[in-house]
Amino acid sequence: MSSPKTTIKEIASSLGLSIATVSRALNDSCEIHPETRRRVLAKAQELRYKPNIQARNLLKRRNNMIGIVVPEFITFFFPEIIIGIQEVVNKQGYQALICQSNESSSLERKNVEMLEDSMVEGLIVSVTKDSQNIDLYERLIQERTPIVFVNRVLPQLQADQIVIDDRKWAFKMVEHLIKCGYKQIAHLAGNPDLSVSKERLQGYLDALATYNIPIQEQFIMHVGVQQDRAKSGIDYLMVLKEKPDAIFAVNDPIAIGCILELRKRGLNVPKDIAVAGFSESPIGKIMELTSVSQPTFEIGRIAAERLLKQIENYNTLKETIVLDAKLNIRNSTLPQSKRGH
Amino acid sequence: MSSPKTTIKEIASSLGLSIATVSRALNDSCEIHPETRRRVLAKAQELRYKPNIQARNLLKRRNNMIGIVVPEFITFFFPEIIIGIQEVVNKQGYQALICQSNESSSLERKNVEMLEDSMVEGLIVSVTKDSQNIDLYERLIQERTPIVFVNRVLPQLQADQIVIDDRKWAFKMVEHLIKCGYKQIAHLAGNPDLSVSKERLQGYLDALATYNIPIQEQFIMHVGVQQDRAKSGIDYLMVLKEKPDAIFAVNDPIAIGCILELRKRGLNVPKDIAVAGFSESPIGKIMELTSVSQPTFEIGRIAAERLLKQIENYNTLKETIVLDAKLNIRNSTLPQSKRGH
DNA sequence: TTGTAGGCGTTATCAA
DNA sequence: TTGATAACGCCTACAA
Repeated sequence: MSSPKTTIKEIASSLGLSIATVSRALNDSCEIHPETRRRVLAKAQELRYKPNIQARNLLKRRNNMIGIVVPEFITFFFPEIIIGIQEVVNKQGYQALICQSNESSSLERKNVEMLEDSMVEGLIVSVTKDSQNIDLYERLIQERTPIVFVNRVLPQLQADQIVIDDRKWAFKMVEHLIKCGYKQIAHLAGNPDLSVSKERLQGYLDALATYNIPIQEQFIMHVGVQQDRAKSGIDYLMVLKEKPDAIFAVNDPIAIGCILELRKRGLNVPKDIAVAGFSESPIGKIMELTSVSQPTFEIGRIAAERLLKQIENYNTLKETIVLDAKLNIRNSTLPQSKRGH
Repeated sequence: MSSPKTTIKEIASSLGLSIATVSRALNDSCEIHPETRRRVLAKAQELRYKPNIQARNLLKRRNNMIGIVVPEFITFFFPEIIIGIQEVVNKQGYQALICQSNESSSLERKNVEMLEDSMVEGLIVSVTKDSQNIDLYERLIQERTPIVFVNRVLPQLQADQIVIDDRKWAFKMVEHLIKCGYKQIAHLAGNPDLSVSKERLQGYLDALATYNIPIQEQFIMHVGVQQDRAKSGIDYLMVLKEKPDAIFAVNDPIAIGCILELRKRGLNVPKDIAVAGFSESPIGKIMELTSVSQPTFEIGRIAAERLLKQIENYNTLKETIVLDAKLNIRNSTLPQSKRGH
């Protein structure tokens, strides 16, 4: 790091050898005398030699770095994905540069460009809530940059995408609410351009249709994905003449925001109204929130594996990999019959 | 990334110039004809030229990378510190390699060594719960590696350390409990080798002494810092003949673990027993947990600034910077008189 | 104002 | 088995 580094050149001169020989000894090539290898290794240790990977990288035209761009890493979700990624790539000698776009598409763009400048060998991306940078990713793909999208994806792109079946699990969630006896089910949806928002909304609509429940437009509102956006949803729903008896929120933060906001108004979940989330969070768990848990670590691991595969050989078929999830039923969606009304 | 990169050499030949001239144009040196600069820049754009920073780094013997090692980044605390760090270093053209040791000192060591191999220019570290790698950090400091410790520090080292006054704020917390009328205050301490554990325990002892409350050894137990470690503390405290009426936990996760564990036993916080945490977490806030909030982003920013200063000139005086914090009183430590007994 | 040439620390291809 | 040498892409004296 800071202290002047010793190079193979110094080892060579202090041993009266050529740098080529030293290099060979260090890379334990077979074409070297065992005795000289021993001397070189000893000297290297003595001089605390550390190879300069920058030089090596320059020569090999790589740097063993990948970039990760996520909307945020304050809550558990993306951190867990990142850990899954690191597990895989570190083992292969890769380091990850991790950026968060703070849900801003312009910062997302800056991050990607920074990572390009750093010459990372590939990218794993989860896009921001407004999905504004399609042109950027189209360029990267056209330039044959290895790239994998996770969770928040851009289905229109020809790229590896790692997701769960949001539509199916949203369906199951709403189906669960219906079977619990709820009839007026509202949906607080996420940002309309976000893949997961669209899918989950679709799942909600599917379920209502399947169970012959008329769709009520006024029960659907796009609020966003961040907890502080829940208030506007509650504000809206709670002044409808006909109020919902259950809310399916696009994710746990919104669901939690709802519960807190309802609490402020003296309303109890699930006594007065049921609430369901998505992408189970630790807070939600503590609050007894029914939710869908995603295999976060696995998402990360598989994304990393796909990316390494692309780096090795870009000409592999790009695919959307759909992982399994799980519906976890808790108190926030107690069946009507058990709510003690 | 993947597609063959264009180099200054190609720009030079396609323009009939020497690479030196091209280089000068690109780095807008003053000693160049405005017209040739224009031509070069145009050509560079046309050929989508991107400088190879590896080559540049090799030449300048730096790589504009720093390393960050934290015990975990699943909860909000370290992520916020990391964001603070990135804010500062990104602005200066640095990238951060972020590693988490998962509270394992051997992984911490591996991480640091990986970062050394990556030739980062400096490190920002928060050590794992058992603080086992002092020898490692002594070596780094002896080799004059720029390094800054945050939050979980090693006071015995001659290095920049960014902290809050854990002892003082623990004192204030316990003082608050005393003033609320609590008399049997237990402390669930963190791992005994951890700087923050020691300081907070000391603050607890200080407060009892100041208010002439006899210290009861059986009210102090080292449980650790992770939520699942709280159970053992409650198990222990709840079988004492004389039970505590308040618990000061080393941090929010332990406090939250306590509340959940107490809840399981049908005990209510604060009705039956008060609980206080430390390093305010979002979950704690929702659970109305009294806690001390730390200026996480600021910790990160200041750590980054100190590190950059060290990188610029290692011979600056190393110091311990103590930032301010805040005691946030909530329902979990309601005054005895208001608990409605 | 521009070109030539040397070097950053390695690896790899030749000869020796 | 070893040594000289040419890259890798860029910057920067120095010379022209």
